[in-house]
Amino acid sequence: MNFILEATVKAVKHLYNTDIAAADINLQETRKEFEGQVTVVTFPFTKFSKKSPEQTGADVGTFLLDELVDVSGFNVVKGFLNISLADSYWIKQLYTEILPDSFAVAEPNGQKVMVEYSSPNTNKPLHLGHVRNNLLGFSVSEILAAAGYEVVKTNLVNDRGIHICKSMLAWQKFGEGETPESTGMKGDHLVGKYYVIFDKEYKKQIEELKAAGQTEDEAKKNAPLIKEAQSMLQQWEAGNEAVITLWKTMNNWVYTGFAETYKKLGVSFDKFYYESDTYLLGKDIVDEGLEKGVFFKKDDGSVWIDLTADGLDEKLVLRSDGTSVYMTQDMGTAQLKYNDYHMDKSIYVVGNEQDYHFKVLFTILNKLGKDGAAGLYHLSYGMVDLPSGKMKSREGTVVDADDLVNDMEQTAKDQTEAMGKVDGFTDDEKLQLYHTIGMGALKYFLLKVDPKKRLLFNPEESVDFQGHTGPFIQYTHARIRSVLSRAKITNAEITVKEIAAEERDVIAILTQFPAIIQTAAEGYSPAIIANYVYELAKVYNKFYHEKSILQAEDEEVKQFRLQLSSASGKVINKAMKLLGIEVPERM
RNA sequence: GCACUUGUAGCUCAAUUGGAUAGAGCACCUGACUACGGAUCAGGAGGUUAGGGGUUCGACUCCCUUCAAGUGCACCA
Repeated sequence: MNFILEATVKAVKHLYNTDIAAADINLQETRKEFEGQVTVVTFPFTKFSKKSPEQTGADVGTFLLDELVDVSGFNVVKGFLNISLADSYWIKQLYTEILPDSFAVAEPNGQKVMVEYSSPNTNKPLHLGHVRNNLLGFSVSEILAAAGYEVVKTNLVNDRGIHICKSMLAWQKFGEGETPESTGMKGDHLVGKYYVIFDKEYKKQIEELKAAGQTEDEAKKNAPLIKEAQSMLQQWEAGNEAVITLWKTMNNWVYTGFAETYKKLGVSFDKFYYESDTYLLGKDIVDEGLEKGVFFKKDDGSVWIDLTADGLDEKLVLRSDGTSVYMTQDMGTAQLKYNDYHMDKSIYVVGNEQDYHFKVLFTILNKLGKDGAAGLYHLSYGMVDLPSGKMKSREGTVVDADDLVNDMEQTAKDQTEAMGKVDGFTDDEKLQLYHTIGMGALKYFLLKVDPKKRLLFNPEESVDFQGHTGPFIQYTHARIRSVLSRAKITNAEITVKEIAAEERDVIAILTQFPAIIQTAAEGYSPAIIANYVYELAKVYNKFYHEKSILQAEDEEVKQFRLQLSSASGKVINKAMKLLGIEVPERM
């Protein structure tokens, strides 16, 4: 629609002798209830036109009508100039823009972006919260790649610390040599089981100590189990061979389990970082900060940064005993990542409970003048709540990721069978189909919502398969494929003279796709893609319902509609891919 | 207590970043060519955009204020 903007700039210059920038013009889709397809908001022009909004709109509209062959008419409602574009324009769009393979393939923009997501702890299996994280991270990566970025997907695995020692210790004490092989349990679930056991036994000890007269705080500190776990962590840091071996064994169980879950979720990574490698980093940055005077040292030797001028607090960056804290590590890891990839942007997909941490981290890196600091972004997302309240791994009130995937597949199976739509599928194809539909429903459900908002998930109510859902869009695609399979389609350009409103609407929404990708990339928002592809499916369905394709008036019209359908199917497929969702040929 | 985020139809979400009469889906009601695939389409009903004030041609959007919910304020990660 740039040509409208350019012509409007020209119109304003010609009519009112005023220079305006094309970017300042408010161009929007015309609302359904009015005639036209694009609308220029002309209120802002009244400042220099010195005329009423209506008159100003009419002036500009007349100019555009004279100037542009593709403009077939206009009307003015208040300060809104609604422009109708000729059928020939839309037909041309279909053949020159949408149908070519180059459609919505962005030129590489020469920028590199890193997306860090997932970042699990290795002491328990993934749950619904991680699912949101993984789907968001993967989808944002796909969107950025489609917008022209070179994308590096990374996973920073939190593989060390007291929480893993808890699982290790409980396994040592109560595990009786259980392994994933001996129990048939997924490795991450087995390790998670011992994390829960630790917590149960630990609580028992706390109660005993309290009964013996200790306060809650004392009991928590003095319980033998927690002391053992702490000493195990110290042994790990000291490099104790037995501890390290156990740690490696159990971590490997977890990794095998995670790999399976990642595969089911359809997410992947280009690079793994491990905290066991990075937890000591960052101390040289502390030195650097002290030299530059960004940090200061207190009498006890601890190092701090004063961010009160930035509306934040004083923050510790190094303990008095010289060991690192979370912030130290993250500064170091940020440096490591930058050294490895020299990316222009770095996105952290992390829950909103860490908003403050990342605000501080980014402020520090900027103050230190670090390369790439300007490109840091925290993609913060809300928690997933259950009707019963928060999910807590230790108390077992979580929606497990693997269970969830299985449930979704089961629901997809039930629904599909109830509709009797499995004729002609082999058993393998059925399983594949249930997976595609179930995951389509789940992914769409989680991604259509603005990441910032917290999400309520009710496991009692199955995720919908009708209406504003993934399967609705998948169904639209399957139906398009079905029609296309019943006719021979030519590649030739068809010379239809005029098109129906339903056809024009489909073309109009298709032309928006490249711009939608850019907007979604700028806002790191899969929800924008999700809502777009839903609109597209709806507009297509309306066309499909109103106009017969295979029984069209004549062969030309039939071919035109087939090509329009083919283009719609491709864009649906592509858009859904950006969400990490597959679309089936049949369902 | 302080800081950040959120609050839109009974429920789940939109609203082109300040534009038109605030739109969809679910649920509820009514209809659709003897199905190019009905997981569809058309229609009805449902709103003081949490409350109040302000800014302007124009506010769900920006500012102030009150309320509600969530999260964060460790020499934990």
